[in-house]
Amino acid sequence: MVRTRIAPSPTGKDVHVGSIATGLMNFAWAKKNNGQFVIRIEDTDRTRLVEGGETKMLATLADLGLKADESPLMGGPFAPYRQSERLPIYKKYAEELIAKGKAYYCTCTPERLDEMRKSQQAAKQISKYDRHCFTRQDEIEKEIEQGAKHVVRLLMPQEDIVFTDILRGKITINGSQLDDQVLLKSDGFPTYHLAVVVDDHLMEITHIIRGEEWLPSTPKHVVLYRALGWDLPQYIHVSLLRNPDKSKLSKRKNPVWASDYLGQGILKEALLNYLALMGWSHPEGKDIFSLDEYVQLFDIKDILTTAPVFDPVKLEWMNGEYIRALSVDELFQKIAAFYQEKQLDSVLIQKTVPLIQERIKKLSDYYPLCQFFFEEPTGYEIDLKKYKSVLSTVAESVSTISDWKAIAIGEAMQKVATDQGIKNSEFFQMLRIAITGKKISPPLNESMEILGKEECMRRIQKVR
RNA sequence: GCUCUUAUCGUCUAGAGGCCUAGGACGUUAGGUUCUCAUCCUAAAAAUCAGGGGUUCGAAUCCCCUUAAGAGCACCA
Repeated sequence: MVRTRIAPSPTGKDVHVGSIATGLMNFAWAKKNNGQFVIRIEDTDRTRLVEGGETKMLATLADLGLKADESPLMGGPFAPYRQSERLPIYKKYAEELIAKGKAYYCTCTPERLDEMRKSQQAAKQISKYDRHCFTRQDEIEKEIEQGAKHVVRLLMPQEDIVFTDILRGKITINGSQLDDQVLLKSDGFPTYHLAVVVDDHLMEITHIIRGEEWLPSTPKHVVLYRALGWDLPQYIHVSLLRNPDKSKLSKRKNPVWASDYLGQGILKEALLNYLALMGWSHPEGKDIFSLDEYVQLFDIKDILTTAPVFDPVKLEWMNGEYIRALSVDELFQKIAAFYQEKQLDSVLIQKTVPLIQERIKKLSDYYPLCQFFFEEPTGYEIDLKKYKSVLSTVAESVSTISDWKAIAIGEAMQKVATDQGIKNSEFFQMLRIAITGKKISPPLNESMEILGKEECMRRIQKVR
């Protein structure tokens, strides 16, 4: 039985693209093995909690198609799936650890810890807790009875801690390098380290596929598993997405939230497809493939350990591929939904879609390209003064077109250009600007057809 | 600083000792198609496989060292 999970924290406005990338692998591994994919919310940090973050995250994940078998919304056999609702569980295990002598109480103030760290740094020592409270547990129990604020710390064994990461092999870290990690905070909430171990065990998670950032603290988790007498899960630490400067992908340097991309009209299929290519490649070298295909082909052993740069340019190219693969009607639906708030004339959108399908890379490219269909141009990219007389000839010709179709329009306009002895490129650029205001536009004849004869006449005659 | 991890074109990657004078994709450049742009098609430039040592008849692939990059060292996750 394979059970995987992602455990995002609601500390941002949406899901981080890095979480989606690891989520994709967890999802694929579970599905490929007919196992379960669990979503658990790690909301133990009360100070960084972002309101509405969890709701948005869960909605995005569902929308992307990373459907959980168990989650805070749908429940499951190991509910609750929100850590803030599991406090008594963590407390119980913290007490068990203390009873076993694997953890201890600490009443040190933040100020004392701060000072301690400063002096350690000044002395160029490893910064970690000095076990001040460990040596005075009797006193501390009295302090606690009198209501002193306290935390529970892990008593880190001063020995080599060895574990295996499927991707990276045997990893050894000596306990002397590790801090006596706080397990239970003074507000009664667990830290990540306690919560993650307890939950992953209780929820019977078999494979932990998570970011490389956790590699150095995994020994702490290993110590906890052993102290509690539990079997270790399989560890798979995958590389972090990077900014172009190779630092860890961050919102200071890049858009990182799913909504940053979806909100500009990147299709969810394209986002997923692009992210799947971060640290993994299709066995046939294909760039474009579906989530289903990915699930079938994915294997943990094929994950790359080098950290990839997230390249928005390739994402946009891929999105263009997805847009072009859509049927006209599908694209119409997506564009209409994307511009819902603008309340654009949907019949007009529908007519223009075939003209722009291969010209846009993301949905938000639509309006800038097609604005002239919905409102007349407010300015011209090139001064049309010198073409006034040509344009009146154009107007005459237009008025005689009875079959208002792109082909007929094109033929008539070509004739004007020829009769007037103006080069095609110059003539059509002028006409294009008269109609659309811009040098770059969808195909002119078809655009004129959609705009209608009267509207075209108005725009041509309006130029002065 | 200490610990851990990583290292193939600008970017994503193929590559499991001979098939590699290193392949594909994005991007870039040039050309074709075209009334613009885009699509599409063709071509090109682009990696002395981080550097140096080994092992081997043979190394991008195995080992070691160096260098560089990244991550982690919280009552944050």
